[in-house]
Amino acid sequence: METRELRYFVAVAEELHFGRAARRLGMAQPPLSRAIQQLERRLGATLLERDSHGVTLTGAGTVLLREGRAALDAVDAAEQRTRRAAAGTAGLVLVTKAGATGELLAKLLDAYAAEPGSVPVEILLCRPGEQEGLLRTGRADVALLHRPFDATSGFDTEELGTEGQLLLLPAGHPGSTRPHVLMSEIDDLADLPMPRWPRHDGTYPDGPGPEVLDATQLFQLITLGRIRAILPESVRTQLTGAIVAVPILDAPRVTTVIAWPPQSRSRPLAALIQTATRL
Amino acid sequence: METRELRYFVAVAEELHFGRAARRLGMAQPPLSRAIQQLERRLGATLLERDSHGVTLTGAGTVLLREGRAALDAVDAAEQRTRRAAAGTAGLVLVTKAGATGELLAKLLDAYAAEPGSVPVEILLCRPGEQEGLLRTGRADVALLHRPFDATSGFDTEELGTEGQLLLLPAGHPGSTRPHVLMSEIDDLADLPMPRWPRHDGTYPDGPGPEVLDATQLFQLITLGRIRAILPESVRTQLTGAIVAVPILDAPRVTTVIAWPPQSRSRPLAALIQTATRL
DNA sequence: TCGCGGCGATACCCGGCGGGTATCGTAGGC
DNA sequence: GCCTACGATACCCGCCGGGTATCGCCGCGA
Repeated sequence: METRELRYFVAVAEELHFGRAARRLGMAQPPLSRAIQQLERRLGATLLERDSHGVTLTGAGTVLLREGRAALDAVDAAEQRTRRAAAGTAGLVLVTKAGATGELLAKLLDAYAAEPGSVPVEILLCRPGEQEGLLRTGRADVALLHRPFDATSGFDTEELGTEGQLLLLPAGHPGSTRPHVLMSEIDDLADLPMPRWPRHDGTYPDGPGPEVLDATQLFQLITLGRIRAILPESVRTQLTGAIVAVPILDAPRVTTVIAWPPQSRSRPLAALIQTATRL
Repeated sequence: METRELRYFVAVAEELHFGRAARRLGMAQPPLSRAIQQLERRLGATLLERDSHGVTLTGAGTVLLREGRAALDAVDAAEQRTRRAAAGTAGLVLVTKAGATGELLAKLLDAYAAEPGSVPVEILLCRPGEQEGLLRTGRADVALLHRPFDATSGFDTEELGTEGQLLLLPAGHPGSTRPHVLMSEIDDLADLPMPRWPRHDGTYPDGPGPEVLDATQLFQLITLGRIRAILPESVRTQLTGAIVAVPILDAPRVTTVIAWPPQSRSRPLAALIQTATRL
């Protein structure tokens, strides 16, 4: 199977429409149809059920969509990592969510920089959920992730620490005077909605509450009294007077992990990981 | 990058010889040279240093060899899993080392078969070290691996149990009357060599001791009084009277884990894993 | 009921590229 | 100094991936 065929199939499987997929791929529809047919013939499998207006995935098609995406990511990663290796950029690229792990990250970078033989570390800040893709496609060498929010599946990881979570309320909210709360009390205490975060594919789940993309938007909406939120304790350093944080005694603990692609233990990466685990 | 280019590069990088690589790929040498040049131009990277008699990998080339193999495995896996999904083979393929985990495997299969909605499980027995590749290339859905012997990097795993290790000696060997031994005593006790297992690439490390491919060969060589060996306790069930097993009190414990490719939690697979963890 | 619009499939054509053979340039080695 | 082994270059050809035009089918609305 060629990556070209895989790209074509993934496009069609995502659009469920040959015309749109062809436009997305910058080509005409007929060769795309033919390429998919050829792929199906070679695999000996029907991947798509063509109804006269529209297309649906078969079971085999669903498998190939998932596996094909992973394979394309791996090919992409090979290319990116080779490019970076050739550019002689000796540095590491560390990706983390903007706004999270501020203090831990600072400590890690300081400690690593003090190590003999350490290399420059470029920091890549991204939106929640984007880290995984950056790591899988070779744009980054290592990531700080937060279980259970971020998926660590497929990476090698080391735990760096855990923390509790806080209920964030607008200042002046009735619940904001409480010294602490329990998960079961939250719904009664604050009738504000929770924000909705995007899924991995960029769409949002249904429900009440505004859509948010990052921590800045979230803080602003809390400040405006439109939502409540539950976040790890380490956000405390970023809070202003307009937001009150109430510890949640029984919230699931959040584990910060350092994650890297399997089989990619370069010397600088290994040193960074070792430094991190010693913190 | 196309998989064709990757396959070409991997062949050349492994052979370090354009002619041999071309023969292996079933093509002539000139188009191969050209393809590699083109790949280098597109990546903007020198992958190979061409000395007049032979070829060596550059840093970027080393990266692309490692990453490219992983990417090719992923593409291969996508193809295999799609084929199997299309064939309507509802069953799971479980791979494990021939001779290992006999009892645990039997218990697992029995327990899973008793679950409602379980599917047939095909057992694939292979030589040590081969499981990883079968799992990565989609020939198998799930594997039983033994840490620290097998690499689990890149898979999701659950631990199933640990066991100690035994020193295996030919019956009648002076050390075979001992009730137990310590690691530090073994060299003095038995001057027989250890066998040499193949590395992942199929070559053998240097040193004394005969080369072995599987447990059968190993047992035969012990019986013949040519080697000693250290193996997990569960081999006991396979031993004949010609081999004596002495517990090693301080041997590193061997952990049996069930491993599966990340992001591939089909319903039957999830059920099998859950059954395994409950054992 | 018929015409129209939207969809994927088919028919047919063309250019580029992947593959072949023949040959060259160069560097060891006897 | 010539031979040999290796990768690079030159040149050619056929196929295949891409294009345009068109068909067949179905659902829908007048």
